[in-house]
Amino acid sequence: MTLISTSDDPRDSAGYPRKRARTRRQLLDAGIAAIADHGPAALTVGDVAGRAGVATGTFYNHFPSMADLVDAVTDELAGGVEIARSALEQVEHDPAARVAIGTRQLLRLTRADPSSARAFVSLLVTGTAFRTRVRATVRAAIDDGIQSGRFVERSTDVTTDAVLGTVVQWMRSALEDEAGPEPEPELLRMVLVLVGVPTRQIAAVLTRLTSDRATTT
Amino acid sequence: MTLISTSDDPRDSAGYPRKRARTRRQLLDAGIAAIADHGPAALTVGDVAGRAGVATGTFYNHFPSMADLVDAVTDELAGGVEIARSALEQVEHDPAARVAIGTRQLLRLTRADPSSARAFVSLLVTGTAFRTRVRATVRAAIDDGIQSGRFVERSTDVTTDAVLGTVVQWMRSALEDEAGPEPEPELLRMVLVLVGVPTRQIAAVLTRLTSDRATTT
Amino acid sequence: MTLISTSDDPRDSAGYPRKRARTRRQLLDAGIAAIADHGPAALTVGDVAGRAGVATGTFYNHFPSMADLVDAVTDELAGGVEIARSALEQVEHDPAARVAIGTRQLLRLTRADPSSARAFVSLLVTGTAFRTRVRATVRAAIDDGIQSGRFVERSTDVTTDAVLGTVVQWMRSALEDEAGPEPEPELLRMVLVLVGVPTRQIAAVLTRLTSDRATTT
Amino acid sequence: MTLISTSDDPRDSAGYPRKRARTRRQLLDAGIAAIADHGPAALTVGDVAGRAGVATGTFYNHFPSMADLVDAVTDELAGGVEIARSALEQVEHDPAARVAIGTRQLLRLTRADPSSARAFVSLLVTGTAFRTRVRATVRAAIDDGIQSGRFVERSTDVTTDAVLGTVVQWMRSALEDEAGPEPEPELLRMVLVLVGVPTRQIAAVLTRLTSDRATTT
DNA sequence: AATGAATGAGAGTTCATTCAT
DNA sequence: GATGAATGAACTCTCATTCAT
Repeated sequence: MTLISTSDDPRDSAGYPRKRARTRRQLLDAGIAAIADHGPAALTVGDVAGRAGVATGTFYNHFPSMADLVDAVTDELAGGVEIARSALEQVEHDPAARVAIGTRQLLRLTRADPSSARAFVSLLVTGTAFRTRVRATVRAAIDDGIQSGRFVERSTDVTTDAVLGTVVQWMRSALEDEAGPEPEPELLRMVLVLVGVPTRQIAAVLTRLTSDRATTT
Repeated sequence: MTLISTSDDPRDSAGYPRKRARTRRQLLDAGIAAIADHGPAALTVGDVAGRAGVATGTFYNHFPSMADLVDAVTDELAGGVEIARSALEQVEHDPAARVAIGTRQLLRLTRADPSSARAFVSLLVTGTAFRTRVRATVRAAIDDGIQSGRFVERSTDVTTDAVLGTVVQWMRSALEDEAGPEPEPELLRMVLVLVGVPTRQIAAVLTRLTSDRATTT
Repeated sequence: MTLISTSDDPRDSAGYPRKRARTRRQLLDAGIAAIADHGPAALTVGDVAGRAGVATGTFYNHFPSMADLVDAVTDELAGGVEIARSALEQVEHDPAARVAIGTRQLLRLTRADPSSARAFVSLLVTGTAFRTRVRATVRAAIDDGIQSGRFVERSTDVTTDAVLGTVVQWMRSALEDEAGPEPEPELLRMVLVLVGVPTRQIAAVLTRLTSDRATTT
Repeated sequence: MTLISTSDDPRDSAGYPRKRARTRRQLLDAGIAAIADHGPAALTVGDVAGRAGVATGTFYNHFPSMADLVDAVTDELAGGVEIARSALEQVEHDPAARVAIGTRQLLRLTRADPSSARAFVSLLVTGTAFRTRVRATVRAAIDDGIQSGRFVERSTDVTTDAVLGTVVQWMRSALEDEAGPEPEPELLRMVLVLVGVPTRQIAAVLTRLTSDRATTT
């Protein structure tokens, strides 16, 4: 998963992992797992430190308080989304395809890394800051399509909320029901409708997507 | 607002308010207000009792624990949604119109009673039980339309998530930006598209809505 | 000991001790004892609550934090000193005798209630607020004597510090050596010299003191 | 200031500063500054090490624990007082003048090096060991005067406490009010009265002091 | 020696819950 | 029933101390 990268594994010049940086990463990962399980509001330092395999005091060598860890995770995940969008811009020129691919990345993350997906959803529904950044990214993707004339113009605010809400609710449902089906094409089609891709062009976008090596990621 | 009723004001046979029932109601209302402000996870008995104007000990004469109050509020709000749908079934025969009216009720609640709306959103994104019941209600409304042949059939699961997510995200945005515009028609149109009302019929549904006394509520 | 009263033992109209007030008093007394043992800076809530025989949480029903308990004790002890001076003014007209009696009260407190005396010394050498108030009281007593013409005028600041320091250091020495002698007359004479009572009058003041029923207190 | 020397700046045989000794000195100086600011009870290893410009681990290469640093500072300052008295004995034969000069040194220290003065006061009012040694030194100075017949005999215990208390309280007042006046002569006179120098000789002692090159130090 | 990350015991504080009045 | 003081478990945060580098 490149959408949300949590595997820096920093090493110094000699190739040995640097202790301090590694502990920080363990705490961030533990924070993501804990947010996935309890939401960002219910975290305890003891729980996060325990998951990271360090003493509670160690936590405070890296973050002044729990809120700062949550901020760091927020930043990392929101940054991951933004980076993913930038990367997509380099690779794919059709805004409609970009929306579809980005959506698909989230759907796949949900199955491939439920813990990160859970954290993603949890932050999105709870944290104002995180929602604001992700929403802005989605909105930018939609504006792209409108400006290029690819999407029919509508109230961008409403469209953005609709896309965001649709994907998040689907993720919640999928996370609750692990054995559920894979209604990927259905959802992608719906998102493309929402952003304003003309109906008759949707099939083409989706077709190209499935036959494409850009599928990767 | 009939969607979410919080004003039982119970009276005994002689017409006098009954004390115990009134205290319970005060606690429920205080709970809703507190959930609106802090979310269901951050409630404290002291806060709720204080808002209700009673001592903390009194709380426990009505609810065995904080969780039970949250359950009761959940039940009340989810029940309100279900009752609203039933009521709508009596009055309005077109499933598409019912969806539109129900959606409009939520949009109006957002402006008319932001505190209840906030509690609604908060419970929806946090509480599994609440989301399950509301989702089932939305789903039933969509199934209605499909069964009557009014809606084009699609994956109901995905459609349900899309409708729910779209409305909730719009509510969040609206609650964050009190001075925001009123994109009601835009949103209603989008919801009707999502549930599968054929495009050419949407305008008619909306037109009838605005010219109608059923508008009330 | 009326200088520092810690025995309010509040009772309600029916003659029963009131619970809340009694707990508060227990905490104050425990605070005085703890200050006597460790000084105001080293108090712990657990220690004070333990001495008072209550749970740590109970502490916070009465004081927002340790600092507030210390403030309350400071206030009570400083107030006791101020009240003692007022009371003395009613009873004794000679400013020199008032100084001598007040000093003697502190000396006797040291023997009669070492714990309170220790707290008194501890607050005086550590707490700025307490020292300021006690110093002002001492200074007022000296100014009285100067204004009445009974004391030879000198730099009041220096005199005040000298009286205060002399008494406090004597108290410290006495508290360290419980078995020590009772150099009361010697110390009283020295204090009278410091405040500026003419040498030849000192003996008279002291004589009247010992033969007097005003001795009480 | 020779009363409290903190500038050893140790060098090895070749004239180069020795690293270990220099670090130790930095820690001692940092300890004095920290005691001046917070009192000996509130020191933290991190604060002291930080002031000294070394890592916390380094602290433990020089002192087994915080208490040992405080002891070392106590020892150094108390030793400084004792050395000052010895030095004075070599230079000045009149015990009364020695008392006056010693007192004056403290008064001047208060103005010239408030930080050290604050540490001095702080240790004196808090630390039993420090007070005991300083008190013994003062007492010895007074005994000198009595044995030489220069001072009128009184209870030495009471006199010692009076001198110590007077000077310390004056220092506290002076440290609180930096802009305060310089009541040096007044205070010196009072101390000479306290130790028992006959009234008519006091002026002579003070006069000689001000006209003297022994003034230095 | 010096460094600074890790440790874990201990202190402050909050808050759900109980219970005597 | 209503009250609110008391309780104590759970949590956050600090800091002396250790130890690998």
